[in-house]
Amino acid sequence: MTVPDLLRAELIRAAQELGAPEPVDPVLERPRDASFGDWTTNLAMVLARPMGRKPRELADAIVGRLALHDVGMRDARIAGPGFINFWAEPARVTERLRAVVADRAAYGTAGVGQGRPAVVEFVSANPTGPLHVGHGRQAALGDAIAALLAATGWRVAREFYYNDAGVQIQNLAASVQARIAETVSRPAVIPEGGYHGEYIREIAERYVAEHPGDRSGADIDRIREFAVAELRREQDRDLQAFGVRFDTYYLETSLYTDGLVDEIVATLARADHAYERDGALWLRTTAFGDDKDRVMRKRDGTFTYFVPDIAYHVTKWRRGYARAINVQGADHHSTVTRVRAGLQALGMDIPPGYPEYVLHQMVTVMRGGDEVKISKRAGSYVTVRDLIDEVGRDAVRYFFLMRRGESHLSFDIDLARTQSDENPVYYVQMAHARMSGIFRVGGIDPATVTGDGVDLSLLAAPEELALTNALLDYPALVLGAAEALEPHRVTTYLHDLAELAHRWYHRHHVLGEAPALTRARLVLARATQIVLRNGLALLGISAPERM
RNA sequence: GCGCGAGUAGCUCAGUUGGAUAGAGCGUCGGCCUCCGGAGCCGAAGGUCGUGGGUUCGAAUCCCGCCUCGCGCACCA
Repeated sequence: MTVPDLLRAELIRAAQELGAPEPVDPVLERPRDASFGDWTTNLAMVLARPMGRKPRELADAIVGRLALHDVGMRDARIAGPGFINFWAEPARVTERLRAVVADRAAYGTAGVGQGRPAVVEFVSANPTGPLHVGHGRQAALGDAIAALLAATGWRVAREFYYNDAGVQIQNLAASVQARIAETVSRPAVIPEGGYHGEYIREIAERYVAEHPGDRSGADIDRIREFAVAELRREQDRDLQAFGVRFDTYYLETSLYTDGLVDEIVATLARADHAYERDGALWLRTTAFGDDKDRVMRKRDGTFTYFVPDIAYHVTKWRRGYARAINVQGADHHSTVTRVRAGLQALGMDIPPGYPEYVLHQMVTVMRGGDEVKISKRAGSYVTVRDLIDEVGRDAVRYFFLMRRGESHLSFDIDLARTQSDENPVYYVQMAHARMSGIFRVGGIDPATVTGDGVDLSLLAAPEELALTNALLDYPALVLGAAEALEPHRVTTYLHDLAELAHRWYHRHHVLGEAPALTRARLVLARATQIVLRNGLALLGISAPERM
């Protein structure tokens, strides 16, 4: 049991002895201000009303019944309206560092997922152009969320869904066809809703080169297949450059060829929530919270997009995923109700909250104080590739993960590309490089550092206790970030941790001190290195040994 | 008009699920290099948490109204 766990149990015991109503669940928090100690609880204020007592007086009674020393505390004081503040016994705190250096990469992982399967779907770009910055944010978010779930005991698959069946694909083919026509000196007429980027011209040129039999671009099916294949390859290259790997690629077209779309429509039609009107087949999504009913099958006999969407999510359920998490741009938020409504209407006992959604707001790219809106290849938008080429993969990932998904994100290229202390990603990486530097200079293999026989009570300086406390908070941080599906918490934490590490490094030396003290500090340096590396790994950012 | 999201320092944003004197980065101003790497450290200035009510011991956080911005409101995806 960790120190706060012991204290929590002791608080429960004391409160129950005083006749507190069940259940007692004391919240232990880190106080904002260090002068309020190491831990604080509002237990007395929470219990005051149900127990009919005054908060401070109740706090006094609780403290009087605590065996402080047994749970690693050296003092408890009542403050303000009824807070109970605790000061930990430093040696009991630093003692916990042994577990950090022993667990290494496993430190901060948990088993709450119990090995159950979960699927995280993200990016899922139409193969109609290079990935844009919004996809980049999504790639960083989705990959980190997947890592967080994996770290907390879920068996995670990363999935990319290809909308390779819709109207957009027809527009793509027609756009390429128009550019092919241009190569045989006919004017290009890009269709309405078509694509104007420079990359369309490139694809047209390659098509002509590789299909001498169709120089005029008459074979629209062949053009479509070629263009989709080309763009999928390009997207894959970009994702690879970003360090994102998918376990599965699911093709929308397969839902049709497998007959699943027909099956789903048939089931929905039987399920009492479907009806015919104006020659179309409708689903009564209003029965599940939608603001109006939706068409499933159009008058022309084709399906609307949300039917294959429902079918797709049925496959996730049938493939055994206990959780399905979809990372999408907030401009798709209207699909949430529809997909869930469709799954409920099927009557397959799929939970109402399935799938879960993480929606993120837009990204604006800033340079020199102005918004950047275009790129050479894509024309009307900035690509992920542009960003990666300009500021590097680590900086792009870090910047995309600095903010909550719900916040608009302003990507400052100038800041991201500075190689100085102004750049937060280097600040965190540098802390790791410094810890690594200690071992390098000392000629010590960090993997051999253990707490065995080391007197950790020698770590008594304020900077050492503050750093140790932060390191010990890491597992709870990971749990919270995973539960909330919020990777930015990890980014914020790592920045704070790096600050504590830099401060400690600056004020205290590890090598060249008295041998016992050096050994203790090596354990702290090793633990810091481990947590920085584990945290950066969750974000998909490298932890360099030197910079 | 309806739905979703966001309004916190000059700018970009955090804020531990309701806690104490609201934080960080950038920008501005001022200090620190005989040192395991200065890609670092120390300090200063900077706030009506959009706004008006409400809930309670206690609100940036929860509820209601209003204002501003973004996104979505297709038999497109």
